[in-house]
Amino acid sequence: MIKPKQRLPDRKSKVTVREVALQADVSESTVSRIMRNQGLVAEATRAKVMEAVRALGYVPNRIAGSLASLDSQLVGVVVPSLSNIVFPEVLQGINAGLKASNYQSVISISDYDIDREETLVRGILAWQPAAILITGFDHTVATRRMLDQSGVRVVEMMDIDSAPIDVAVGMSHRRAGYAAGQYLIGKGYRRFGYVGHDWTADRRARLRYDGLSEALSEAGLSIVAHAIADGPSSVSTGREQTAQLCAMAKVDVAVYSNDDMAVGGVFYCQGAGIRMPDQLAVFGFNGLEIGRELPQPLSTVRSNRFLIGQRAIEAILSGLERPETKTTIDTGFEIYSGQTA
Amino acid sequence: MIKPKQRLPDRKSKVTVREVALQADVSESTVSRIMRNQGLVAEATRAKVMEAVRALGYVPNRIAGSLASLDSQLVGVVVPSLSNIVFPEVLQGINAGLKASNYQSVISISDYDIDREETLVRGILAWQPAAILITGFDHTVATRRMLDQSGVRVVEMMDIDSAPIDVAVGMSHRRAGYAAGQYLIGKGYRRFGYVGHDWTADRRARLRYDGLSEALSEAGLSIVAHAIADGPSSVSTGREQTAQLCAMAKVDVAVYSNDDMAVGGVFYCQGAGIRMPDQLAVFGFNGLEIGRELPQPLSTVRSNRFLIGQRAIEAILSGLERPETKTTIDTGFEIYSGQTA
DNA sequence: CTGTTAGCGCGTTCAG
DNA sequence: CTGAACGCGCTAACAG
Repeated sequence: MIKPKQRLPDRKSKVTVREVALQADVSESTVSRIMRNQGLVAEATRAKVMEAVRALGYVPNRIAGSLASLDSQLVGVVVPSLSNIVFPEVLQGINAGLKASNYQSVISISDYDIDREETLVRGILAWQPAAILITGFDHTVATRRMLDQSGVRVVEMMDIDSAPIDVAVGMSHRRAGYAAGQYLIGKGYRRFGYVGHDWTADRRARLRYDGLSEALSEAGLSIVAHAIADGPSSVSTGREQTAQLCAMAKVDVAVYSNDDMAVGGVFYCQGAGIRMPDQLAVFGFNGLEIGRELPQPLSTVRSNRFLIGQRAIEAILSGLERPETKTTIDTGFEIYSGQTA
Repeated sequence: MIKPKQRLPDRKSKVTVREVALQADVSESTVSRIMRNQGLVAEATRAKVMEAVRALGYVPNRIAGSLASLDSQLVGVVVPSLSNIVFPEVLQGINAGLKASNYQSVISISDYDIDREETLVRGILAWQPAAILITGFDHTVATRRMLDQSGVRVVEMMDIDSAPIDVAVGMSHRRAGYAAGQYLIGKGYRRFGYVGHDWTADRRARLRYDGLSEALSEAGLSIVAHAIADGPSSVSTGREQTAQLCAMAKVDVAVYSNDDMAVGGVFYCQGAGIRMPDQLAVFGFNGLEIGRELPQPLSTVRSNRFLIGQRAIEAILSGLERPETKTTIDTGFEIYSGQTA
């Protein structure tokens, strides 16, 4: 006695290669070949099959396809946040790089938490991606091990100040901080203040700070006042901490952990009637649009987030096997003078 | 004669349930049960298996799992852009809503192009998602048909001014525009200018404009000057178009297509020495952080993008079968007086 | 150019 | 509480 198959009740009468093959009176493999534009097929057959595909509204099941071909055409991405516009910018670059290919990106947000990142990486790896793009070098031991053993291409984005697992794409935050320090010293500033946000979460901000400190110390200078907030960076935090800084000490330049914070500083100065740069110079990091459009353009270091995403994709698309040698791609940075420092 | 299996050369000695079962000396089903915390298993067996899992670094293959269970645990998301911070904010809400569940989101960007959106939807549907979250009501006929036939839950986000395919979550942009108009008329403004960006791509901006026009016309007023740019919204476009508008006609209030544009207007006024709101009032839309932190907080309409994402997920997680009746969820909006209008 | 065969790795019965 | 059998929908290899 034959039992009717009856697993989950199908939402709709699902159409598979089978139905298409039946309708077009060809084999399943022929349908498969046509759907993937692979191999030679007679034009008449192709037309016949495509008509059946349209008639039935057939959409190939990628899950089955990936399992059979052992190739998921997926790229996993982990970024720490979406509230800071720089990460959406990186995603745009990734998106642009992927547009021409058949790859799909699967994006996860770690909230600057490396334990959560570990969970996310495990979840992504379960989808057998061709590559995984992750932010920075700061991972748990388990994450690093999983990534290493998985054998998939791994790109660590944003930072190039450490040795990558496979590929690193980004810029040297340490050197950027150093360059900023030299620039400001060259401009004649001597009493430096620093306005920042949570360092334990954002290691790159810390690297920039270290680079800045190094440049100052080489010139026999040091940072005379710090105003560092606990949470993430934001315009409001930048504004509040600038007030703090000004109450704390007399400085002639405030260096910020990033442009969001610096724009907050600019708004504080505008509100308090503090003239920039002569009463207080303001210097940011990133080169966001908002800073460029201020009545007085913000002095900052420009980084290229879009390019980082794009180069990351190029790096892995150029070869899906992980090579022996590790690669570091420097997308550079540039001091933007602006009018605030 | 038995042929050895020899498909694609595996990157690494891939570990599957089979290896774990062998190592732990149990059956594959037992391993499967344990990995999914499903069904009763003796504590001793569980411990034995988990040790093997750890030792081998086993990560279950979700692709195979999804195929077998006919359930992908995937949620597809399509947003038009990431450059406008409102969409990353929606994604954050989605992310928050998904955090507790086992679902993964697959995000695609349409670049405000409904033909591209169609391609993306087809690609996402191929992954057999449990639901698809898409932006607005403006889709191609084919997209609408695919979505409809797929049987999966569909949430149209941001807007509630049309009838949804399944669920709509957002706010009425038409009413928001109308409310803004009434507010500004109540404040005594009579000569209205409008500063906008590309309408054909951003239908919601158009709806707000229509609502505004309606309110004005009811009061016997109309918009006396328009400065509308071709491309997407941005701070720089807002700034430039404000200059245009001021050169064009004498208006006492400028209403902007959104806060990015309005902030550009504010910067223009600051630079040109135009006092807000008495010489020119400025009114935006969205309620972005940047507007709130300006020396003079921007007058605007607040919408809740995070909430939209969160509610969208709640809506589909509450029932994975598409119900007969369509649902509309209003996340509301609120006039924020600020100091610029 | 096209069909046949044999899995991909796992979840789901159902029997013990 | 555990195991065996079967199949999810598709693609790869090979034969014709």
